[in-house]
Amino acid sequence: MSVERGRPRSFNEDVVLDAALKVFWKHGFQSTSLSELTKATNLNKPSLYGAFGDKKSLYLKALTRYLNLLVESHGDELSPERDSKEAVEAYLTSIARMLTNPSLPGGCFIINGTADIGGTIVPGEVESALKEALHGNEVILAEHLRRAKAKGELAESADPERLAKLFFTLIAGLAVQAKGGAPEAKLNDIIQSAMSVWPSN
Amino acid sequence: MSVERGRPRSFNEDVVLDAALKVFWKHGFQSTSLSELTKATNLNKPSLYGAFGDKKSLYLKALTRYLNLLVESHGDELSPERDSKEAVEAYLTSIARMLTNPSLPGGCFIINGTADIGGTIVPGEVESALKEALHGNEVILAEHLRRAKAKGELAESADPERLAKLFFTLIAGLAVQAKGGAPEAKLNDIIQSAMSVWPSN
DNA sequence: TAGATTATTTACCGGTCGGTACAAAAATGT
DNA sequence: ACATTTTTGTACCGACCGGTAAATAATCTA
Repeated sequence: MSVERGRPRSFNEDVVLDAALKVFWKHGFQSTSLSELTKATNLNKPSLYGAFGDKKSLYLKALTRYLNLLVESHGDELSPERDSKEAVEAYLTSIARMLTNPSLPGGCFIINGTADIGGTIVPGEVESALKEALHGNEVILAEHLRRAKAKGELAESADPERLAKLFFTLIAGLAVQAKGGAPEAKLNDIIQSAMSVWPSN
Repeated sequence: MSVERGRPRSFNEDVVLDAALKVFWKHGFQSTSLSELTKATNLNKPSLYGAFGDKKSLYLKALTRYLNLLVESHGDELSPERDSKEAVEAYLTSIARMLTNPSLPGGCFIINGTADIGGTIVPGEVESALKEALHGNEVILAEHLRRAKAKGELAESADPERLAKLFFTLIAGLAVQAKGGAPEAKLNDIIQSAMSVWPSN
């Protein structure tokens, strides 16, 4: 249990990670250059490498930070206490607000990143991490919908997994719309019409 | 009206454009290198530049070729003769097949490209061309739905423009799912559940 | 104070980027 | 045959890429 030795870091790791996250969020893995990262973080390359490893490692750390951010921002909306349908609508609305928040890079980090994969350029670890993150969101929605069915707030005939896939596809589409310049109001309008898929008893 | 002079081209422009389209489709504008393009087209750089201009011009020409391909592939599905709801379902199914066609680069050229925009890296012309292409698809859907309403195959209370936005958002989401590895069957499953948003009379 | 340890800075590495100058090659016209 | 026009291949440009070696600076222990 000794105190840390050597020269102390001149930066807060989370602050740097947030800055790196925003750059990757905006440009994706491949199109983000180290010089952009050093400019955004006010660190030079050896410091970045020393603290976070290479570009791929930094991206993966930024991704997990983004996942935490998602839970912080929208996690409460799917709380089991409230009405299930209202919860989903609030969840989607909360996501729409983030997707179009002008102080954020625009769209969804994961969904932006998913569009980049497939070539030989993006490392396999990045690709699989993104796919896992996509799947994770579907799982969260499916859990919520299973609870909804158990509470009787979803029709007996409804298939929670099926419906979760649909809602998640909608989220992905909203993210694309946001990236394409759609304002928050348009996304909310789409969400309103989409809620008609909810099979009530 | 004279015959063309000078050394004739050793390649067919459309064949080359198709090859370039596939590379851009797979990697996006920024992540596609000229060396990949020369390899895929079997042309060297001066030939590419002479025939199509710089990378940005080539990308824009590939984009218009992709738009033509879309019309060829799915245009007939929204024909006014058939039942409107079935037409939309067939349209979505046809798109789902393309999105997952293993002999194509995966996903949708336009939607993949949309995820890349926003930074200073992608030229403004590319960004606006992509946004316009996105909007064009919404317009086509809206026209179909207006016809559907006129034919009495869509509820009087329905708003064609609103519904078009929703269906297009769904398409964008399907494209992301495809890029994330979802098989055609999963996309068709999602389409099936999504058709419940159709407001019949 | 001296040595150990870690972080920062500068400068650099080979490689690739988008783009082009130049000349050889292949077709045309007269 | 010969000049003209256009395409092709080679070889190259400056700039930037991701990543690192080496020296310096800041803090610890002893």
